[in-house]
Amino acid sequence: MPELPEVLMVVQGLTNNGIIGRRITQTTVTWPRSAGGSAEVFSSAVTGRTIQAVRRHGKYIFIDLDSAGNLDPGGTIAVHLRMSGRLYAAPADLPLTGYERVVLSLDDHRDVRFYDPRKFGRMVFYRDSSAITDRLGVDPLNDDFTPSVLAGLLGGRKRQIKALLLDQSVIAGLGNIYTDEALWRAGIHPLQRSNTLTAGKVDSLHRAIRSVLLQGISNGGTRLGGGKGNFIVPGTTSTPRNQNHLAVFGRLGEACPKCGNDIRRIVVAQRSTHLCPVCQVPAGEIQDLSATQ
DNA sequence: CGTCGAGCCTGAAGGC
DNA sequence: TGCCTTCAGGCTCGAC
Repeated sequence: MPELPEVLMVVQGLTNNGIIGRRITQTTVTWPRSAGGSAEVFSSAVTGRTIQAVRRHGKYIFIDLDSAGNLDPGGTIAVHLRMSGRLYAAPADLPLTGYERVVLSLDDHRDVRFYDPRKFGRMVFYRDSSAITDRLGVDPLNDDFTPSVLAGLLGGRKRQIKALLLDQSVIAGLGNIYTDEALWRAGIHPLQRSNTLTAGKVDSLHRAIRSVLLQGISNGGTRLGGGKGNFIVPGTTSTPRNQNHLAVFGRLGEACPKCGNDIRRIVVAQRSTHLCPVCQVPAGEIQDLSATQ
């Protein structure tokens, strides 16, 4: 689930459910690692505080908390969903599934639940969100993500373009799905070196990144591995539909929507990568295309 | 500086 | 049907 559009939906869901202004009356941690290592440290840091805002940068969600006294500076809960995490508000009497790693009980008989089967995600208290955001690159939906900024990020390095787009310290929010979709839209081969893109291609890539993200949002996010037996998240209202609108990701062997050629799969930056070998023509110096199937 | 492999975890899917 | 293997939307650390 979780790349930028999906994280945005989570933030909107929590905000629309009215958790802002609610006080955390109790904290339950069933997997300490999910809460940063110590259930006690996390619980004592957040219990009693009031939620002031919910926001995000890239794939990180921040639940901002008020100060707990005159000498207390407040803080924020930084949430990263990683592979399988979900974050949502639910009635306190809704039965637990057994996969809730952290539960924040609110003062209106509801919970904020951090549900995460694979335990990769994190929900950690920080005094200041800059501890996280200092290490993150530009958010691609922010106004400061311009074509010239992108050109600067790409031109200074000679990395495989896909590896660079996945690097959260460069651009924060793109994951495997939206990266593949953006590169396809821009007609760029995932292995092309970042500093070999023409100005026109950089502009195309900028537009493609924005448009795949906006499309994902307007389609309610992307869900893969859906189908029977898929777990239902309590409290979820919107249905992700963007998986039905992907051009290349997960479509090995299907026809490219532009040219009709077979979609292929290669491995880039140790990640499964889907592309159209006709529309995404290799340009410049590309290493090792032998992995192409 | 850039790439690679391992590790963190569990459930689903595919092969036999 | 059941067992075993492989794979997965992410990120970090250490090695080369």
